[in-house]
Amino acid sequence: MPSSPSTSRTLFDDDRTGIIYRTAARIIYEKGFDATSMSEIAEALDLTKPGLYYYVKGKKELLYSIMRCAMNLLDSDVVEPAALIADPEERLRVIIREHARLLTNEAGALAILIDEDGGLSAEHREDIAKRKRAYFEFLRRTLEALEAEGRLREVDSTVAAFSLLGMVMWIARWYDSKGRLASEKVVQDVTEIALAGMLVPRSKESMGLAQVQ
Amino acid sequence: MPSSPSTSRTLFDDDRTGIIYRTAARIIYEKGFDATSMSEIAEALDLTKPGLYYYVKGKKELLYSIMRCAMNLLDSDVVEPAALIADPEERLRVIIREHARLLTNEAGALAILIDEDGGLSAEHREDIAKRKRAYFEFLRRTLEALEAEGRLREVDSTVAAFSLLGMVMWIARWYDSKGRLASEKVVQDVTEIALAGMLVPRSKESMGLAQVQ
DNA sequence: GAATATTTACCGACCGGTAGGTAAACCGGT
DNA sequence: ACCGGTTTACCTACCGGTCGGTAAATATTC
Repeated sequence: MPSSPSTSRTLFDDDRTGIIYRTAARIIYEKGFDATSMSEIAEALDLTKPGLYYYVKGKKELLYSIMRCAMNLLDSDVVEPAALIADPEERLRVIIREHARLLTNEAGALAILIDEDGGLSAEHREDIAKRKRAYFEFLRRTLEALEAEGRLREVDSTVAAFSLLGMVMWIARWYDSKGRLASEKVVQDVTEIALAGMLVPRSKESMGLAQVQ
Repeated sequence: MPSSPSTSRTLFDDDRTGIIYRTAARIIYEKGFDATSMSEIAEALDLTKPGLYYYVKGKKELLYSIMRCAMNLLDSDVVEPAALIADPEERLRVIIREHARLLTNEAGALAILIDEDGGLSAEHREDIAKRKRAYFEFLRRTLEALEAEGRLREVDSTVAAFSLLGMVMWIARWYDSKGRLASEKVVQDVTEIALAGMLVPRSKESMGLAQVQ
């Protein structure tokens, strides 16, 4: 069995399994999990079906591995940097910005996380769900910290967290890297909309550089 | 052949086909289109597969019919009322509010519209895509009207429209009618967040009752 | 109003096709 | 000679969809 079939150091390794995960993620993202056959994935890798099965244990395992990699990516690129920031407003901004940035770049793998969890076995699904929940709670706690300082609007923190998540996750569905909009413009705008939707408007005293129109 | 296999007057009729569409929509929404077999749908209706095929022409046709009904619902409950409103801010509020309200009620059928369009034939998919696009453009034009009056933040109207859509559509994924949050509270909060995210803050002159913390 | 004809609403059995998955043979490098 | 990597050939299971048939309701004729 080659290298590490499931540990995946940081995100996608550069070895064969890494390439397999990435390719599979792209195809599954484009066509949907059920609609994608193992033969198709194998063909895209210049392999036959059993050739692919040499590297992966099964279709569900493959999906699970991809999802774990995606969650790792989310943790390392979004949660870890954000967790270092004390100020809740600034932390929120980093979460939104980095998550959005991630989605405009490595859309395929990340987007699978959104849907396609029906393809997992019960235990695997619970595992992924737990990690998703952890991310959600991280976001929600940030909003509650904001609330404690009177800087969050008068909305339920759960509703607010889901609204943010929806706005950001949705990017994967519509953003086209070859389209009119530059990825950084999208990230900027979404971040601004999200922050403005959450924060209670600062009445007069403008500290630091305000978002000028 | 029974009544109207595809015309569907306003939304879901109360006849047999209506019940079939609703049931099928719920199951397909829960399990995904590909993962749902016609036998399962039939079983849920206390029918055998051929019994179900007496009412529907095929699996794809069934999905298409459900989607058309869902789009009709969106048009009649969201677009039509909103189209009557001249003021762009008020119109935007109605769009968000009514769309959110629809999702907290008849989630199953509406949510299918989001994903699952891969199950359609090329022509059917194009037809649904066209109607979706029309809705999106309706939303975007509203934002541009807002922009023309200097009431929209300095963001791209396309990005803004997608962000709104994501936030609202996402409700179908997380809202549980049997959960802690009352549907109207969710609708209210999402509407507030969405509006606040779009509108440039009114500097001084506060008209009407402002949202006080 | 009884007998007949026709439609409605459905079922059991089955077919063609395809997908996930496997066993065993094969091959190239060291 | 061996072992990582790959292929050919195949099995089983299931799914969409059809065919022939049928019990009950409905319409039609006399």
